[in-house]
Amino acid sequence: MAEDRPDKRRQRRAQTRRRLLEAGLELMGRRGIVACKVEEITRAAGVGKGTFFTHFAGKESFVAELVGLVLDDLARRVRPVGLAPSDAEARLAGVGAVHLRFFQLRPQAAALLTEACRLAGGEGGEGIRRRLERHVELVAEMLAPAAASLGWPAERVRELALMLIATSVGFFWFGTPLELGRDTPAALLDRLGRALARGLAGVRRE
Amino acid sequence: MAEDRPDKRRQRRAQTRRRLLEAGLELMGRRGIVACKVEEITRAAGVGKGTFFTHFAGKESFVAELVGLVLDDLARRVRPVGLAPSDAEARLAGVGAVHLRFFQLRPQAAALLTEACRLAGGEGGEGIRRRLERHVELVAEMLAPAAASLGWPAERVRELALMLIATSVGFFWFGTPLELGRDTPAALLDRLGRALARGLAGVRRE
Amino acid sequence: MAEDRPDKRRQRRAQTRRRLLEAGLELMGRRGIVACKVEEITRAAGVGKGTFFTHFAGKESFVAELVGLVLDDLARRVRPVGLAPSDAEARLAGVGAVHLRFFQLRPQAAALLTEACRLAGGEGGEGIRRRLERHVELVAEMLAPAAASLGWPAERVRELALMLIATSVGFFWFGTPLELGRDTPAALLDRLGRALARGLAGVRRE
Amino acid sequence: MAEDRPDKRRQRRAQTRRRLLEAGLELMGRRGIVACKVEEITRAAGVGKGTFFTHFAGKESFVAELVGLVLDDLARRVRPVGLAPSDAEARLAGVGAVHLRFFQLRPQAAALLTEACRLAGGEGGEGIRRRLERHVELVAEMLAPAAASLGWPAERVRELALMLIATSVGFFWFGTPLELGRDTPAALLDRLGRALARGLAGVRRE
DNA sequence: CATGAATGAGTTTTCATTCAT
DNA sequence: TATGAATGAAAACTCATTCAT
Repeated sequence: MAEDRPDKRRQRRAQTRRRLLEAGLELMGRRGIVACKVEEITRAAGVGKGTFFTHFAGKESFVAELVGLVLDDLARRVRPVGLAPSDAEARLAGVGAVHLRFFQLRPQAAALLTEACRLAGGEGGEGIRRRLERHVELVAEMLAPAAASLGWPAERVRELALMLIATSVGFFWFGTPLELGRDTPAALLDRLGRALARGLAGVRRE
Repeated sequence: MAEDRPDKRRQRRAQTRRRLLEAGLELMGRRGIVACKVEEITRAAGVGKGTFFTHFAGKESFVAELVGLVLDDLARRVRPVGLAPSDAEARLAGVGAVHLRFFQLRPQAAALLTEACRLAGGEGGEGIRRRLERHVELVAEMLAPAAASLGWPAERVRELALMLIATSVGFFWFGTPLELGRDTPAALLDRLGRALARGLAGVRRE
Repeated sequence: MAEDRPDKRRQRRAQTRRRLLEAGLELMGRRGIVACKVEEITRAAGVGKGTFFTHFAGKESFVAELVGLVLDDLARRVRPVGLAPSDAEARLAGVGAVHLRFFQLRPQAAALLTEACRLAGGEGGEGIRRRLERHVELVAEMLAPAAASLGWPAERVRELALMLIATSVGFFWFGTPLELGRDTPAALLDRLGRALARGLAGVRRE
Repeated sequence: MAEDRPDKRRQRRAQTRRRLLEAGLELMGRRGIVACKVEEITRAAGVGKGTFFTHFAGKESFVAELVGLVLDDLARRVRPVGLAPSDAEARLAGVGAVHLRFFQLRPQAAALLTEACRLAGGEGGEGIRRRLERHVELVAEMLAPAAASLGWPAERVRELALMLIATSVGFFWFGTPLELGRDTPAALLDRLGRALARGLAGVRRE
């Protein structure tokens, strides 16, 4: 009823949207995309069920947006590693470490990406698929120099990138029910990241 | 009460069961555990809907059984690698390669394990969780010697194993919608496996 | 496999039939006609599921038979009361007491009749309905003299009979979940029966 | 969050609920609780199938509510009888007559109570059981004085009450398929009630 | 005749989405 | 714009009944 200025309204609306996305990431990551009902999300966000659909076209596009947010966040942390001048292995180790730490702190994000990947395959999942592809591309570009210098086919760098990403996401996805990963000390996680990097960096014809 | 041909009957029944499991693995792996309706499975297996429920307590225990079959199959291929006398790195590379090739040939298996992992977390999923744990244990035991010799904490070997498994499953899970992995030449896949192994084998305090 | 003489076979078959009916009365009375599955009955009777259908046309006709058995049993106990020379009230009291005692000892019978009454209304329930009608008729005939001498319309005696029956069945049907009736001392039950009889016997224009 | 017309909405909703309950009583009473599908009820109420489940937790709790309504209605008619100053027998006759007339006019109510009694026994049926118990208690309290003055054990008055209730419900339950009771003239029904009352009131050690 | 494997019609319940207020 | 009541498609699961052995 409050007749605020349009600015305030828009601000409120943006905040609601953010709250929905936050609640969604938390709940969908924890309980699963399918198991998590829209109503749970709106309840957690403190708004009516209908509001959800004024902000998003549907559950699927909500997930797509969530995936976008997660990968944007991740990309923001990964990119600096690529900018710092360093040798191929170090850069790779950095990318690996960033990924591992990112998902250790955000197991819901790992869960969301994993489950969203199913949607990416079906129809209507182009958005998610493209977003995933973009992230693979980003990582691939960072690995390209190293790959080139090691005789790894240039057109296959994306496989290298995929492996790195899959490893870090999968580690926490499979780790969660087994109660592994969550409490792995950061130091060990880094060693793991470096080891992985060293291995991938050393991928070469023998 | 003695049957005329109890064998024939039992044999037929066993065959039906096998057909259901095969169809289930194929369909659930391709279209997703949730998306795949029981009726689709029975139709694919050429039996009536009700038959499914005379063989399995429900969809969930069906998945649990499927997970068991997949991991049994995988374990059967992995174990020999551990028996052959070889240095830590070679053994690790072998385990990695076996996993990668296994899931490259069976992307539905990768998909099934990935999605089943969600069930493993919820209630009623103890069976699946235990089966997953057992496989991690198996791989962990094969990695133990290498880990020990490299100063990796013995009680953390399961994390090493988890990473190896997560990598190979995740690679094909995330690869599928991105159309990556499926056509990766076996040679490259082996290099990838070896690289990974070399990295993990070289995990060390620096 | 045993090639017994036809007599023995027939005897065995009759025994199986009896066992099925006994198990059916017990289980259906306790857990409800609908809730009680055919397989439970056959399991309790120690035979295969298919055997049930070689003895009865289906679940419904099985119930009909059960109703028949119960009412035959009841009628056998009621009839003597009508034969003994006695005044209207005493006879009525006797009939009431027999009914009450019968169902106190056989709450499953009360349950069965109550639920079967639903079937009696639907199509295919003519058998049950006719059997119920016959019992009402039997009791009505025993009440007729009393009614006549009291100015109760002769064509309405069946209502008197119905009330007596409904009371005794209903008492234990409703009593069971409320834990009433089962432990009511026989003496009190008799007083109740007599009271009821005296009341009904005294039905008169005032 | 404040609605424009929360009243109108709430009113509409309440009306829908009422329509569902009415349709439910009618249909379940006529065709049976189990035989009556939820969809029939919603169709009769002119709403969508899903609406049913926004109003009631499930079929069982719907029945529980229906039982509550019926017994509330009945109690409302019975209570005045207890308040009017009158001797034990007259009061008893009144209670009996009210019950009989109530169920004569509402055979579906008799049917519903009868069938609901099965649910009262199973788990999840505590609500129904408690409601039934309460009604027995109500009637028992009205019979207590009469019982006391007649030497009927005070702790057994509930059995007296149960008998009265069982009689009136059972009369119409069993009467329906036999086409008895529905057309019994009110005068006769009253005589029956009085007779019953006189009988029960006269229950005494002889 | 006895058996139990197979069957599929039938029912409850869930939940994303729509839309009147 | 926000809301929550209404919706109905969809899916798991049950169980009486059939029938090959």
